[in-house]
Amino acid sequence: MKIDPNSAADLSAQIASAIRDAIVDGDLIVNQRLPSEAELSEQFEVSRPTVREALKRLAAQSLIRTQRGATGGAFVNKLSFEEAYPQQITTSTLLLSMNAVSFETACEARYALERSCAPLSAKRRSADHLATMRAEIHRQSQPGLTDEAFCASDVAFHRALVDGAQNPVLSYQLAGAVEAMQPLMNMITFSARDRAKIIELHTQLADALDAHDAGGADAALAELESYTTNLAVSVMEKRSSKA
Amino acid sequence: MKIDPNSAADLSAQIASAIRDAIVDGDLIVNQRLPSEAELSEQFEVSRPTVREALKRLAAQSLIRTQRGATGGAFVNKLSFEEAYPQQITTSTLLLSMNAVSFETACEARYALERSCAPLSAKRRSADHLATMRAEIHRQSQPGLTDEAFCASDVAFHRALVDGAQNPVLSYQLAGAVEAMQPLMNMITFSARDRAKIIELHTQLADALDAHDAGGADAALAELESYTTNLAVSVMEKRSSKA
DNA sequence: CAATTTTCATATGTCTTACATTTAATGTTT
DNA sequence: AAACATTAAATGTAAGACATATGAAAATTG
Repeated sequence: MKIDPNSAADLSAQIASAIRDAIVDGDLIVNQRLPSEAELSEQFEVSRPTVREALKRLAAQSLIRTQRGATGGAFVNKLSFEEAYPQQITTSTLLLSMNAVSFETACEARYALERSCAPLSAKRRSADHLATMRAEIHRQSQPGLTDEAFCASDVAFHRALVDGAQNPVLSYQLAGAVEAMQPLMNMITFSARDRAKIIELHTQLADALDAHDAGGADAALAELESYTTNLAVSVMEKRSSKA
Repeated sequence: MKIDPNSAADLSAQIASAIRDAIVDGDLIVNQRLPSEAELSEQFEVSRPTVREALKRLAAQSLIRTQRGATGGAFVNKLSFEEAYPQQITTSTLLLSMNAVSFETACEARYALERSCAPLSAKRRSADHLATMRAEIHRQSQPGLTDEAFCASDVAFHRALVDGAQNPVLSYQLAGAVEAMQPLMNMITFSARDRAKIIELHTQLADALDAHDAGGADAALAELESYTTNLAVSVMEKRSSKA
């Protein structure tokens, strides 16, 4: 673990990079304690604030955690799926909003990914997942629900569907795609009629999973995708004609 | 943007969180300059090193970039897909290695996601994507190729397939899943016979995309998945019986 | 006057030192 | 032996200084 003081990059970035590589390469293993800040500053021949900046960079990526006190220090963190979710969601959300990704593109990606989960979810979903989906459907049918709440419930419904596949890797990857869609969806006004149609398709989807019917689930998702896409298109058109 | 000095969390974490929220909520827009470190330390009533630690946290997530000099400072960064890839790949890789995700689970996720891209890729792939895939197939058939290089080429092949869907959101999400598989795949020894079979299926896949044949592509991927999974199982069995 | 060079102000990058706070281990007293 | 006090080690925070990069304004020059 050495750094080049003549490099263009910041020292703290170089140090963070060196430690990150050590973690990825397995030279530092989970729960292993890193040298203290004072020791690291000696090893890298930099000051303690510089070392601290490097450690904060790693902490921001959940690669390490720090503990104060006598036996404290920086420890290689066991990155859990639960910890990684929010990061993934924040990044995905910003990617969509900052890169002017069209609703169509985001929607296409989301449903493509979801449809890849559907067969697995039809096979493995637990009663719990089904119950969550039914509960969200029920919430969606409540009158007086704001559009934001309707969309949030939609997200929860679809996450239950994805989680039903019982594959943490899929759930992690999908979390970003599904959650990041919400800000885009929030821009849509759902009429009572739209909601009824969506709820109908959600019910169809839940029924299919209930019956372990992969084909039925896929069909419902396909219809949901085209309905959502068309809805977005017509909403955008109305809005632009008014403006 | 205020912080609670009595909170359990570090001040730098709180400050980073406050600024991050401002960015996500759109209160700070792309390329907007943040106040200088000195100004931020006044606003938040903390010292400059603390502010710097907060900014480094944000920089580690590519949410800001900093520039030295007279007109320098910290700017809200336009998060690009290109920038987000490595993060996503690092995180995915660590998630797999630190959570003892089985080869089966990772493989299932990867192929499920890839199969969701296949129909889109069959429709939209460019000549460039096809060329990349053919080139990788050619590389894979070279004798004397190490297992690591074979796996790396496999990853490149599959990324070209995914990119063929021409959906940046899909490419981003899949990058993690596909690349993170490589360390797991590197643990497998591929016999000449295995390689021949895989190359045959890759060719079949490329041919299907060439012919815009979504069904053929899906079939090839399905076969590839089951072949890969069985291969891994038998390799693991051999290894455990030897040990 | 235009082009070039110099100066200068500003901001981040880094170092040094100091003190505060947390925490577990150690020692002391009852 | 148990409760309490002490201590040492580590991170968290602060303050001030200097180094360095950089754009803009000022001075100089052809």
